[in-house]
Amino acid sequence: MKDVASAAGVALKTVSRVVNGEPGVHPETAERVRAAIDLLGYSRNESARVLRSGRTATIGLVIEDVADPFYAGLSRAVEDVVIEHGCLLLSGSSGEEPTRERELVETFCARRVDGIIVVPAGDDHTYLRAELEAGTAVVFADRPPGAGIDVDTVIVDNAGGAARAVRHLREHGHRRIAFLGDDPAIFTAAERLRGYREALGELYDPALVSMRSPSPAGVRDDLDRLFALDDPPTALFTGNGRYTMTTLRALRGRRVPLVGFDDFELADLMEPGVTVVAQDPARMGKVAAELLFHRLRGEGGPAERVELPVNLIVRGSGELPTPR
Amino acid sequence: MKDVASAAGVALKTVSRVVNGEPGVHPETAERVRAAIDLLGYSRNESARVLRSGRTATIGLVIEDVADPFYAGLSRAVEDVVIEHGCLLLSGSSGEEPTRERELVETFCARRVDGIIVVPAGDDHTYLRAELEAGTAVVFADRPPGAGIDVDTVIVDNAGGAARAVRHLREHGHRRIAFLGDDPAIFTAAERLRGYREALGELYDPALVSMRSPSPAGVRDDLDRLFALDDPPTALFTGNGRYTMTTLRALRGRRVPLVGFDDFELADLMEPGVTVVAQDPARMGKVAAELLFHRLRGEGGPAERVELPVNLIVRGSGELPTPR
DNA sequence: ATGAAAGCGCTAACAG
DNA sequence: CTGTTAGCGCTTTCAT
Repeated sequence: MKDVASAAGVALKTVSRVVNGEPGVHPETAERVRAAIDLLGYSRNESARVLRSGRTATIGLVIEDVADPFYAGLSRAVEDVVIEHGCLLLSGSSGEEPTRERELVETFCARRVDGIIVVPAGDDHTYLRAELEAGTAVVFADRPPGAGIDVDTVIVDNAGGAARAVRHLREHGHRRIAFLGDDPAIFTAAERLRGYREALGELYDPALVSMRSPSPAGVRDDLDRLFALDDPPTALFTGNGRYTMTTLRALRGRRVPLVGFDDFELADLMEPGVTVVAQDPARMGKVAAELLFHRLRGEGGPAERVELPVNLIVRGSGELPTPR
Repeated sequence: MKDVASAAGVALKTVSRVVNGEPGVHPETAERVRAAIDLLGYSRNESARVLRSGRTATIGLVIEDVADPFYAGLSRAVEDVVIEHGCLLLSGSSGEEPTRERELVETFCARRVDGIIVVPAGDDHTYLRAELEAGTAVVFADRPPGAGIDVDTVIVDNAGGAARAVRHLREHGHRRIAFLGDDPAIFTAAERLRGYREALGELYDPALVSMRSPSPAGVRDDLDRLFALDDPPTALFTGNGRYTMTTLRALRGRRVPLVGFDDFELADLMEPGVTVVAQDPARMGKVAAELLFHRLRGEGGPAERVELPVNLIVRGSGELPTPR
């Protein structure tokens, strides 16, 4: 900047004004400065700008895993909003490990990001308190923060969606509906279990519930156990996209009535098409990012909790006749 | 840092040493400093560190679209290597727009990232020359840089993979094999066309080639045209994952012999399973990131060009009997 | 409309 | 093993 200034025959501050598009520079002077910038191939050192101004124009995003289509969709939507606001996105995958979640958040904070969007892996977020007081904007997505932390949160209607799936199967005559889902320590899994249970009412039978991380072998074992029951399930409700795919694989073509939570690519091309309760990851990302920038603009108010709707997509698997 | 220093009764530099784990601090002094850090809730200002040291400990990644499973897998692998090296990842999607690619790269450079991994959208990368001279490490992935720019590049054996697919179909008796692929302006598409053509030799017929972006309607039209030919194709070779899925959808269950480039989730559960030439996006990301850190360590030498192998996975669709 | 001076928080270089 | 000094490149504040 100093070099540009002397090349253009102005003071350093004038160059700063031109670079930042600040008013109060004579058009001709500005032109001269721009010429010098081009000539020298100058580009502003953002680190210095950040150090002085305090604004990094950077947003941090912590998710479970970018390689998961759900979070990939969410990431892309967040990224688009972030770029639109002239900021850049630092992102990291926690891999469902609370320690890693915390490390990522703290590293982002050390870099003084303006705001953070977190899909939490753990359930203790008291470590965020200092950052929140320091003015870092935080939005939780997909899952709410742990007790004692009150920040904007965007989730979907997990219980309602699960209930919708169960009602759909009941309307097709099923009374024995199994639920295969993630560990209920994960918020979304617990909520979906709640919706499943409420929609079943007195038909609820804990023997039909199996919750754990969806390994192929584990799901196979669970299905074997379920179908070996005296009163086996006539339909399945799977608790997330990965679970649905693993279950379909374990079923090896057996035509069992099934509704899955989460839509996924090619669900329509399966035979039969897979009926799902779909959520919209891109929508969730967009809403979370916009909420964040809303806060950044200082438009305060108490922490908001947005609940996004889900959507039943009927494709065939949920409407199969009861087996045997 | 100043506050921590006076709280611990030491000089600022000593705090700096402790924070950076530099040797030459008495364990007891270090302990006192750490206590002061905890007490005050101090965390180093990274922007200041960057301004002074010049190292941002940040890597930039430009891809087409995180929401595409191929790039999502690549991103995750890059991220893992980056974190392992104590760095953070700034990422952005170009959406196949050369302008956006360039903007992202330039923005990353303005932030003085230590290195950049680029999946290029355009084919003119002369704008990188200044950055390269300034010492920014750059690695291209999936596609090579345009003319005149010589940097490390990681690609897969596109032509070889396409040839492998064609040979597989020829071994199953096909002589009329259509190719549905992306616009040949995209490097990978052009290479796959080349491999297809070479493997067909005198059987090559331009009437069986259709290259454009894979819109559902476009693919439907192309298939209609191909199957209406006097001498229609008996098998299809699709040029990438998205194309394969779109084609399967357009086929509406018709059992046409098909081999696709790129593996995809649920390819094994289709009826029949989809035979593919698989590449490994995570491997590509890992190799690209490691190449980048190799450069960053100053272990020079001329620009490398790594070509990753592909892998034919036989699942049924490529071995179907010739229709009719 | 332009400029001079101060200083953001840290690390590099050099003393002691 | 510890401390002092300078200054990274910019924005802020205040002056002209």
